[in-house]
Amino acid sequence: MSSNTADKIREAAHDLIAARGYFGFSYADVAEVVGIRKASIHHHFPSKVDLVVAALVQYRADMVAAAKGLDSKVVDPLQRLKLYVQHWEECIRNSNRPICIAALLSAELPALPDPIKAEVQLHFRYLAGWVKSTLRDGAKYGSIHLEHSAEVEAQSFVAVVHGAMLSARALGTPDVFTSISKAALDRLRPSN
Amino acid sequence: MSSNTADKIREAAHDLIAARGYFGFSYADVAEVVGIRKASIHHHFPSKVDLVVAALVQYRADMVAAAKGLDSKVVDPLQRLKLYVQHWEECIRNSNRPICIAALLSAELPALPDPIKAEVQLHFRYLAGWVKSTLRDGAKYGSIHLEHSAEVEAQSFVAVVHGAMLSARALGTPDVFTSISKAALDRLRPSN
DNA sequence: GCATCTATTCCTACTAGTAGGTAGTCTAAG
DNA sequence: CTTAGACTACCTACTAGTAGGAATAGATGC
Repeated sequence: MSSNTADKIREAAHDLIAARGYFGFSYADVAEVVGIRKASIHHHFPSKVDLVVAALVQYRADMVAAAKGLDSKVVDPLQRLKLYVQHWEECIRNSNRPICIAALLSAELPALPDPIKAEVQLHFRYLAGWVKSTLRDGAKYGSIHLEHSAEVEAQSFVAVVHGAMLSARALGTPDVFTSISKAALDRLRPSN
Repeated sequence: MSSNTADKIREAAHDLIAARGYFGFSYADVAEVVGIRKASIHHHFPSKVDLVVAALVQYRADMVAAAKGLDSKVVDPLQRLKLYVQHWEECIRNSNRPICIAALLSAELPALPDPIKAEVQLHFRYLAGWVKSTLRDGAKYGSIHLEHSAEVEAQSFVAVVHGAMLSARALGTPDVFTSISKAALDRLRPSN
């Protein structure tokens, strides 16, 4: 029923946020990508805040779905984290949304409108929560060894993945993401 | 001899970049903070790119000086890294430039003018290089145990610190930076 | 079958405000 | 009497957002 123009606009916005951040793109940029006029975007998303919030809501929904998918289809929790990392590695190598938009927006956070701030926070909370429970599952399952509390290990894992995205972007080398994230996964193995 | 207005402008720019990123601040913002008119800034820094590059050059000079200071005054390499992390912890707790501007700008990198890109890259290279040689020194000194290569461990350390800055900003809790960085340092100890 | 009503979607044309940057002037100090 | 540093006044380009009209398509009444 719903036209997919709104979807196209939201996806274009996601791409542009991933490339340039909140202040780095305009309605004109979105209009050019989608192939419609600037004013038409306002019909679907009255304000820029609405558009970015919509992109973040969709982004989180996708993440939740992917996490649930991993939880139900992959037995080994360590393998789930490996697949999570692998997903980002592919995005970075293909230059396809090669960074988490919530992580990117968190950098600009103090300047962002409150509704966007709230969505970014929700993403961080959900992601850290999923990693934490996955780490706990892995400890029980026997494939993961936790040096510190699950909470601290989860926050560290999220941080190192986000930091690795920044380094890969800064240095222009996807390899640096690969080696950092491999090391982060390796460190969770009980054989150490 | 040189007026300190230029310094004030550069410092105001640094603060604003740390708060909002490259596209998130304007000459008008800088003018208001410094207490001069917009046009006067152009006298000292002809373009916004010049201003931001100057801020990054100064930022890196300060980092190099601080690193050399640590190298000469602190015997234990692990302690040097601890002090590096502590510096950022204080910045975050006092909300005083609570994020590395190079890390922040790396998020917006694809949209940044080339001269700024280059400065951001230089920062990442120098920082990773310093951490790497500090890790090697620590391994020789005996206070640091390296699980992987010094290169990978250094990149991981840089990434986790940057990621922790993002998490602290996103969640609004300095504590999360503290616990992540403590865990990162702890992991380097040979007692494990 | 055909006209009409309604809602959706996109358009052109516009607004007020802000962006970075420029031209030219005034002032004070060496 | 030149120069540095600040100013007023302005420019063009772009920002998010608005007003109102044209085209489309689906449902309804006769």
